[in-house]
Amino acid sequence: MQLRMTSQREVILQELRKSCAHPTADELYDLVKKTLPRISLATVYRNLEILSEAGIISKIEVGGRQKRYDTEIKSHHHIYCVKCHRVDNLEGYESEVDLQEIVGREDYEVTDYRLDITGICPDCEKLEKITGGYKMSGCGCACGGS
Amino acid sequence: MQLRMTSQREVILQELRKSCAHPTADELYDLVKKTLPRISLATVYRNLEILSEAGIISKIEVGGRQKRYDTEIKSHHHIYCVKCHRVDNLEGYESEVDLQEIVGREDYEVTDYRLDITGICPDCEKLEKITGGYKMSGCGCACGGS
DNA sequence: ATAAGATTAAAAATCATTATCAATAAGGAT
DNA sequence: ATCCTTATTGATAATGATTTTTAATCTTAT
Repeated sequence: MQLRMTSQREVILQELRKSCAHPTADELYDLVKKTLPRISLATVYRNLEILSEAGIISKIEVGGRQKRYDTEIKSHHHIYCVKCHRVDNLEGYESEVDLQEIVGREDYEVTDYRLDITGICPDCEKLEKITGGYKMSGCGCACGGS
Repeated sequence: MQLRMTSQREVILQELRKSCAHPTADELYDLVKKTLPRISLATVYRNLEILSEAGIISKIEVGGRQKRYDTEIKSHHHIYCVKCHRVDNLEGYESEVDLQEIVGREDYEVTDYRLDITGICPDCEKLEKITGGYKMSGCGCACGGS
């Protein structure tokens, strides 16, 4: 059963590819609505699930909140801002995790691993220095504040 | 303001300490109800949050589903079963992540990091070999199927 | 064209968690 | 012990993210 490319699926994928951030389903919904104003949020969720299931995109689950989506399917790690909840890639960082060592020790069949770093992103930190406190939302960065 | 130990708080903490798994709030609720049948689920959530805030227990957010709780507050890593959703500790495994290296590269102020391994736990794998498929719930392990 | 099947929009349902709020329980001062 | 203040509780409602349902619409093969 091969994946049929409907117009909504196409636009969702396009918008995801255009985004430098790792948008959430509802952020993507807002973007897609510009092209397809009648689209439903459920359709966005459904198609993100289908595309993710098909291995075309990947799902990022971090910080116990909204899932984020990524067109990069090659396994890589993320750094997550505890203040604005933005997620950045940890490019260039190649963890030297010995999976076999863990498999042997835990008796688990390891399918994947992920290094999740949490911290405060440069924009939030800058803001903190100025205001000395939290801001309400958005990050002021070029990525659209996600 | 020091933490007052109410009876419900006490029992929640006791049950969490007794458990070898990393129970969820509702699993803990079921355990605590045996001693305090009139306790509310909201009280369990509230106290888990308070205890976690006070640094007495820690909260585990993995797999984008229910949070789990742990009496071990020393930073350590987890391995998560994608089938039965149980969470085990990665004891003995000390990752050699150079946080400074990452800080320098990403300009993030790193507060924490976590190595999350996903896989199939020995019990689920055994079951898979026998039945050739998925099981509905629970793990058959001594930990109470969490 | 037509039937079979997939996909959609909209709405309702679900699931985990948090907030609200009146009632109760602790502590401390008198 | 009694009163006063504040914290905590249980019950329930509300929330936010996501999934399911349903009836309508669109595709594709025949």
